[in-house]
Amino acid sequence: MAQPAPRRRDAAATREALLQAARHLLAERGATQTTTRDIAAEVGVNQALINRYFGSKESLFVEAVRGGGASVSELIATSPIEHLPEGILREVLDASASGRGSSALLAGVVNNDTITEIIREMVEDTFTRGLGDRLGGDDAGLRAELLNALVVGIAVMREKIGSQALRAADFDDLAKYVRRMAVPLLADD
Amino acid sequence: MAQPAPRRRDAAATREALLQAARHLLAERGATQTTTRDIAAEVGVNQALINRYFGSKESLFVEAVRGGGASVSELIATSPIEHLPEGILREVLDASASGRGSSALLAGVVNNDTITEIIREMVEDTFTRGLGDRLGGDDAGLRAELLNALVVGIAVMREKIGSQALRAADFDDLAKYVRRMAVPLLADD
DNA sequence: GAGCTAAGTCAACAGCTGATTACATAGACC
DNA sequence: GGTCTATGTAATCAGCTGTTGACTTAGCTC
Repeated sequence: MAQPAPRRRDAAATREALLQAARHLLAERGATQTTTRDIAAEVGVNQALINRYFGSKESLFVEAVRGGGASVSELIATSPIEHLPEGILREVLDASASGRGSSALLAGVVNNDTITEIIREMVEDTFTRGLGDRLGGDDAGLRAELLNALVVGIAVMREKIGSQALRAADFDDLAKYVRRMAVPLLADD
Repeated sequence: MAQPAPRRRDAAATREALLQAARHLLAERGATQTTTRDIAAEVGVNQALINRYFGSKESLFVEAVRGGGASVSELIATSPIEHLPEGILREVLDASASGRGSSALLAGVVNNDTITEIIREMVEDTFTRGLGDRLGGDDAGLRAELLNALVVGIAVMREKIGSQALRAADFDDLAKYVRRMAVPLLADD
């Protein structure tokens, strides 16, 4: 991967590189199928550094997951509500394609109690409360979580299972249907 | 299937019990976090029987996954289209709650190439073609896969992540919103 | 350039996992 | 009752995994 700092020894840069590799492999394979040796190899360092810098493999994953999801959260706070379905879809699919960790993508991958709990908290902050408060009306939290579930389902079926039509569709087509499905959620009646 | 006499030695019954335990643990923990010893312990037999009856752990999982999904497929073929969103949702959530393997639930759990490929084929048969043909119109396959994605996303967020509002909602509330979201998919304009 | 500290490597560990082999026995058949 | 085979167990193997501690070395300070 790209090594921005040309310095041979740079603890901060190495730490960050390990986090990025962890996010990438976590999204691609999941926690249990990613070994510390895999992560270290992607960065080009020795696996022992993971324990030196993070204490354990799980702590590395926890920190890697905590770093994700911020962009969706910001989008929900700032974007006009009618643009949210398309915006969230784009953000999640982009995060998935570029290998960045996203709570939505990880949802389909993780089977670790600690990481699952972190994702649950992030979803609650971002959707149940964050989007729910903006939506208002009956079942605001439920409606917000349903929008999240739709986008998560699309990401999982595209990236993990490889559903044909979902993969073949270009983004605008996909966004068109997502907008239509989301309309009943955005209305607060 | 009929469970005959409580014989102490019954290869067919033992084989079936191993398949059931495999489906249960596969849905609960995923493939990599389920060991042959776990599966055998749930049945109460020695782990060596897995290799005797199925050749390998992976072959057991493949056979276990192939057995699931039939009920959704039948539903799609026989139920009136307007009842499908609620029906599929119920079927997937029931399968998830009872620990039966369902392609939708497994989608959130599996990180094994062979199993993923089987699920992809099942989704294609059941939704892309099965439901797509019934829907007709533009993007029929895509619209069918989007309904699947919605239900999969709901199942994953409920069972794997534990999203609060999705778990707290009773089925009728959930079904109400799913129906509303699915309306734009069922129409063929 | 000598010395020190942080950054990184190396080798080995203990535990777990899937698989294999040799062995034990229930239960049908004669 | 004796025998034979399918059914099941126990012990073990080889490979992988996360973690650890001892060692090496780059690069700054004086």
